[in-house]
Amino acid sequence: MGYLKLTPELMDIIAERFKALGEPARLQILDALRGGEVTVSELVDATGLGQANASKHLGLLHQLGFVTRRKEGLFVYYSLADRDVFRLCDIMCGRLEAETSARRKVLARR
Amino acid sequence: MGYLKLTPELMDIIAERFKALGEPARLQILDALRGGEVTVSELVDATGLGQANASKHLGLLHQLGFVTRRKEGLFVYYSLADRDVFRLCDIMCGRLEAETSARRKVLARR
DNA sequence: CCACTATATTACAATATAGTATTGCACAGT
DNA sequence: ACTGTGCAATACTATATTGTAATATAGTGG
Repeated sequence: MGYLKLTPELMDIIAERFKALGEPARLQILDALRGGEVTVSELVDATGLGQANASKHLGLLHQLGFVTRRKEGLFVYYSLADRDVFRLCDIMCGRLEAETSARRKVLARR
Repeated sequence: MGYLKLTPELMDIIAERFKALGEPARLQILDALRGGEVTVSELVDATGLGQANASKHLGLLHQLGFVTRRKEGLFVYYSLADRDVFRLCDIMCGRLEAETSARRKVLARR
């Protein structure tokens, strides 16, 4: 089946998104948002990140459309824009498994 | 449907993979490998990257299991380990489209 | 208006990464 | 063996990114 053609500009944009996911702290944040809306403070507690740091990561994730914000009084509630992130992670995990089992086979064949 | 649970170590590993894709030069390389096996020189020509640079990126992609190598005489032929990369890119593109059309709607509603 | 809280922003130090120039190495042809 | 070629490895510079400390902003309650 035909995958999309990747123009240079599109590749830049896509790379930018992948790079955003290429950081454990941000994956942690996204994972913490699994259950639904969470405030920044809750996120800080859940992830162990510093407040400023978490805020910065959240800013990036928001800018790239991975999360949505909703301000209510003093609090800002973040939530996942969609579940794509987890689909992406699952594909990566599938790769890992394939990789690992292939390696196991090589080792077993001695 | 249940997505995989992400342990901290798994997140590190996944982040490492995403980070590898988070670089236009590497996406370019992977894209150039779409058609099948390609030598490093051909890749250098196709992408415009310097030889050393391309080689370094290829080394990383190989280490992370995105590409396979095959040496034949003087040449090293690289090829895609699988088509997952393009599935991942397609999901990202889907996100972009959704994002863009949402933005268009916001603009149209003035 | 003042104190307090939640979040964002800025400035900065430490680290990581990309690109490049150079060198090393393996192989092929002569 | 000698030479040239294709690729990898190393060393280095320039730039980007992370995390954090300090400060700013915005809202809330007294």
